[in-house]
Amino acid sequence: MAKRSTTRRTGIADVAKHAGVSHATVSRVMNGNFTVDPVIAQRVRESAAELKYYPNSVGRSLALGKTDTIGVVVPDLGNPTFQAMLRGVSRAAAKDGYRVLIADSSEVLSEEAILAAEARRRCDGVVLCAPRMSDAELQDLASALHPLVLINRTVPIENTPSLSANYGQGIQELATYLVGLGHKRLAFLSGPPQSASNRLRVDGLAQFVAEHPDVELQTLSGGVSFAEGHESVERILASGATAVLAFNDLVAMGLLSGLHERGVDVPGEISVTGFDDIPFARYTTPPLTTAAVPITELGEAAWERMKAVLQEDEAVALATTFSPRVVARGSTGPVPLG
Amino acid sequence: MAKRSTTRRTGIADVAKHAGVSHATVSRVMNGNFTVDPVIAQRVRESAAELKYYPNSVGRSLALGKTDTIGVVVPDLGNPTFQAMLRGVSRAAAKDGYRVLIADSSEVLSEEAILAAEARRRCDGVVLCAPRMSDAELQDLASALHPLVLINRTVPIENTPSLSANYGQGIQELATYLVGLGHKRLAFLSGPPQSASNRLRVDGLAQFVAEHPDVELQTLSGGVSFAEGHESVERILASGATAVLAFNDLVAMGLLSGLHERGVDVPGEISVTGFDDIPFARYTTPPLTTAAVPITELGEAAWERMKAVLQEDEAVALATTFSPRVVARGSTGPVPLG
DNA sequence: ACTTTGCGAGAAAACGTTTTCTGAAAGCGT
DNA sequence: ACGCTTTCAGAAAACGTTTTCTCGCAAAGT
Repeated sequence: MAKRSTTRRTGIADVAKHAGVSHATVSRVMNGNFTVDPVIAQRVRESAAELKYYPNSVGRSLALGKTDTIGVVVPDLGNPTFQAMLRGVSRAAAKDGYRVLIADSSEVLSEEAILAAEARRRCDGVVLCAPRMSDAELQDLASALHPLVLINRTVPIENTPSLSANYGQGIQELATYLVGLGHKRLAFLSGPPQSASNRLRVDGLAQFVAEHPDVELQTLSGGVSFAEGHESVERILASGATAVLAFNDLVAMGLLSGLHERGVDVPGEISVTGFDDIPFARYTTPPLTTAAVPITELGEAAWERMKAVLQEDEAVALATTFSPRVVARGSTGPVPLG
Repeated sequence: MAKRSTTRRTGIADVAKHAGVSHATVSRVMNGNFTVDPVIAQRVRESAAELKYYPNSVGRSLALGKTDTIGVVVPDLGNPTFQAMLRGVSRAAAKDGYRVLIADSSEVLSEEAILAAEARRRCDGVVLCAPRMSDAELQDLASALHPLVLINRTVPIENTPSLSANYGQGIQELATYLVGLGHKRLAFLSGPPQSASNRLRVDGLAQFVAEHPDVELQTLSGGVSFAEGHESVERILASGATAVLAFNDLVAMGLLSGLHERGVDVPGEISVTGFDDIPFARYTTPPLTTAAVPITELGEAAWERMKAVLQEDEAVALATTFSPRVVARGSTGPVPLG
C-alpha cells in the first residue's frame, strides 16, 4: 500500500467525522450540491476550514475520470516560437481551470511519440506543437492520443483540429515586397527539412518563382538558430543575392549580426527578412522586416479547440489557418545600384 | 460514478482476464517484480501488448501516493529569464522521469499563493520562481507547500532549499568594470520594487557607492521589459550619466534601441550594461556587456534539490548562490571626453 | 388514520491501481 | 513418507474521492 508516512494528509473522512456526517455529504458540500441542509452544509464548511481540508486531486481525478490537465509537446523549450505557443495555450487553458503539463522533446525525433503518449496517459488531451514525426506516424498515434490538437502541422485526421500559420502565403508576401523594392536575386535560407512549416515556405516560394520568371531564387540550407544564421554569412555573400529570406527571425538576426561584423551595410548592400516577428525583431539594428505570425493567438486558439473536443462539441472547426502579415522595418531597402 | 462512455479504456482487469491471471499478477509483471514465474510473466506481457494496455496513471498515483510531477510557478511565461529557468527545471526533471506542470501568475501578486497551493495539490512538490509575495506570506505558505524549492528568493525556512544568483555581487562587478573604464557618473535603471533580485542589486550598489565615494550614482525607476527600457531614454539622457546599469538585458536592449533612434552613439557617448546574458544579448548592436547568470543551471539545480527533498535526504544543501560573471562586449567603453 | 410524496443523508459501489496477507503447492532433508 | 521451508499467485484491502441507490422521516393528500 501507499507507504504510510507518520502523518496522513487530512482527508474527506476526517472532515466527515469532525462534522458528524458521512463522506458523501462532505463531498456534496464541497462540490456545491444544493441538496444538503444549509445548517449541515455550514457545519461541514466550518469543519473543512478548521481542518484545512482540501480535496485530494488524484482521488477526484480517479472518480471523475478527468484530470483538468492537458499536455503540450514542444520540439524545443528554448525556441521563442514554442515559448510563445506554450504561453498562449497555458494562459487560455488557465482561464478555464485547466493546467498544462509540458514535454520538451529537445528536437529528438524519436522522443516525440513517446512523450506524447506518456503525456496523454496523465492528461485529458494533448497539444502537439510542430511535430517533426512523419505523417504516417502521426496518423497512427492520433487515435491513441485522441483529444488531440495540432499546431503548425495539418494532417487530415478525424476529430483532430489543427491551427497553423500560412507560411506559404507569408513568404510569398515577403518575396513580393522585396521584388517591389527592385530585388531580382533572392536567397532563401531554409529550415529543417522535416519541419512542415519549412515545407510550406519552400512550396510558397516555388509558386512565387513560377509566377515571376524574372526573379532568380537560390535556396541555401540554413537552420533554426542564431548561430546557424551567423554561420551562413559567407555563403550568403558568395551567392550574390541582393536580398535574403531567412527561415525565421532568429536566423535573420544571426545573419544581421554576422553581416554587421563583416561591415556589410544592411539594407544598403543587402536586404534581410525574418519570419515570426518575435518580440526582439523590432529592436534589432536595423529593425527586422518580417512576417508577423500571431503565435500566442495560435496557442490560445489551440486551447479553444481542445476545449470544444473535450466537451464533445459536434461542430468543432478542424483546420484553421492564420495569415501572417508583412511588417516592413529597416532591414530591407531598395536594391543597390550596380 | 465516472460517466461511463460507450467504450472503456482497457484496464488491468482486461489483461488479467485475457492472460488468465489475477490483477495482482499483472501489476507485478508491469512493475518488474521478479517473484513471478517467467512463463506467466511472458504470457502477461503478450496479453498486455495485444490489448495495448498501459497502466492508468491516475490509478497508479492514488495507490502509490505520488504523481511524478512537480509544479513550477513563474511570474511571467513571456520573460526569457523565467523561460530559461523553466527549461532547466523541466529538462532536469525529465531525466529522472518527472514531468512539470506550469503555473503562470502573469505578474499578478494575489494569484501567486493560490496557484502555488493549487499546483501542490496536484504535484509532489513545487518550485517557486522569483516569488513576488511578501516574506511573511511565503513563510506561511511554505509548510503547506512542503516539498518546496525557491529560485531567486531566499527565505530561511526549514527543509526548503533555495537557489539564487548573487545579483548584489554581479552588479558590483559591473559597476567596478565601468569605473575601471573611467566612468564616475552612473545611473541604475531599477526593476520592480517587490522583486527580491532588485533589492539585491540596490543593496549591492549601495555598498559599491559606499566603497567608492568619488562615484555618483542615480537610481531611476525602470521596469523589466523592452518597452520600459525604450521609454527611459529621455530620463537617462537628462540624468547626465555616462554609463547606465540596466535592471536586466531586456531593459538594456530597449534602451539601446531608443538611444540608436535618437542618434546617440553607444559606447561613444554613453555605456550600457544589462544583466542575465540572455541568448540575444550577444547579438545586439553593439553587443551587450552584461553579467551572465547561469539561469538554466539554476533551474537544473532546483530540480536536484527537489529530488533530494522528495527522497527525504537528510543532507540537502539549503541555500546555494551562483555567481554571475561579467561578460564585456561592445556596449561599454571609455568615458567620453567631457 | 393511512397511504403517498418528497426531501435529505448515509451506505456502498465505483474509478484503476499497488501491496499485504494468506494459502496452496512444490522442494528438501531426514 | 513426513514435516519443514520456500516460492508463487490469488483474494482483498487500501489509496481518496464521487455518485447511485436506498431508506428514514416528515409533510401532505384522501
